[in-house]
Amino acid sequence: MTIRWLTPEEERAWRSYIAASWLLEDTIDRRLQREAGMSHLYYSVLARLSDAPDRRMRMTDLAEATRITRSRLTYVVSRLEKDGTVRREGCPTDKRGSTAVLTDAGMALLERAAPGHVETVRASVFDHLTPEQVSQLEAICDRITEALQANEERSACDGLPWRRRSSSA
Amino acid sequence: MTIRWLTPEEERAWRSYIAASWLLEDTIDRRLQREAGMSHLYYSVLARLSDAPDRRMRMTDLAEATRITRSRLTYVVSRLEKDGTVRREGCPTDKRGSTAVLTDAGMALLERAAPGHVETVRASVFDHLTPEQVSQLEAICDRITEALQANEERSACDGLPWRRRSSSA
DNA sequence: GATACTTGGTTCAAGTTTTAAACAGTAACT
DNA sequence: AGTTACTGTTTAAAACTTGAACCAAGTATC
Repeated sequence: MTIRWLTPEEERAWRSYIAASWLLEDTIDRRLQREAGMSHLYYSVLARLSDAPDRRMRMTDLAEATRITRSRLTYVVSRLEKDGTVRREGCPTDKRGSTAVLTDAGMALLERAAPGHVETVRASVFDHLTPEQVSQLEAICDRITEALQANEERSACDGLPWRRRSSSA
Repeated sequence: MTIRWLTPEEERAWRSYIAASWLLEDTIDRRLQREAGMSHLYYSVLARLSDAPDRRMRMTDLAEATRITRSRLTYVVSRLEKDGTVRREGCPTDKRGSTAVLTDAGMALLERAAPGHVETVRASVFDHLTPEQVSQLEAICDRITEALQANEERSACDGLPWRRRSSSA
């Protein structure tokens, strides 16, 4: 089959999207670096933990949730541990396992950094969108995520290390 | 002033957006890595060059266009030069200057990788959106970019190395 | 036309991140 | 018991990023 190139409208939308998403990610990173001393990825690991029951998660689950390799997560968590925002604990039910726990200091940092972070998101995004656009954005992004996840199923274990069924604490 | 948190709708949209954009960037990166041997950033530098008149750009302009520091661009272009996709040339009118030129090999690589790249973008995004959604996406992203650029003006030279007026070939 | 100031771009060294391939220990299955 | 699969870490190498220092060339000032 011959290549289906983007239509002019799609092309414009795509360029818009790339420009915005890179610029936005950059802005967020810079602000978090300044105010929390870490990149968006690291911050999101803390944030994910703060959402988890008891603020703790098994490493593999955390890796899957944040969509990074276990190896990479080991590195990230080590750094966070050095910062004192995360602590590791063994897993009672599975002696191989280890559990990342958000410390009080980690929670405090999150709380200290959250206002600035939200402010960035507001000032960059939501302050300039109508309520309709907000729900449009959600719908569009959900379609994209769906598509990508379906795609992942299909090409499962095709180079993605973290394909696995879930387990729990 | 007290913090204006995100409304539940905004919160949902934001999570959707982050999930989609990270997943998408990841997917694109992986595919380009496989088929072009480079990340999205590097690819986009080549792509930007291919759009430029005569397929050449001054380093500073290229840095500004791709929104990275000159230092970082020097590194990127060195790597691309090693790959043979870019060549450096001195600038006749300004002897300090250097110009990055997309080589034929670079153009060939771009042409070889483009179909797969477009296919990723299609399969991840546009095949699942209505024409209305495509234009909504564009509108939304344009608002975001506007906001971020306005914001940049305000905090100009506040840690951003690449603030500068344009120059040309 | 010498002095300073700015700009374009690179270099350098240090630090951070990412990757992939082992690995050790434990669990699970037969 | 013996394999097989899983968890998470280690390791070594590579890739990337940063910021400061730097040089050379342009620009302005007097």
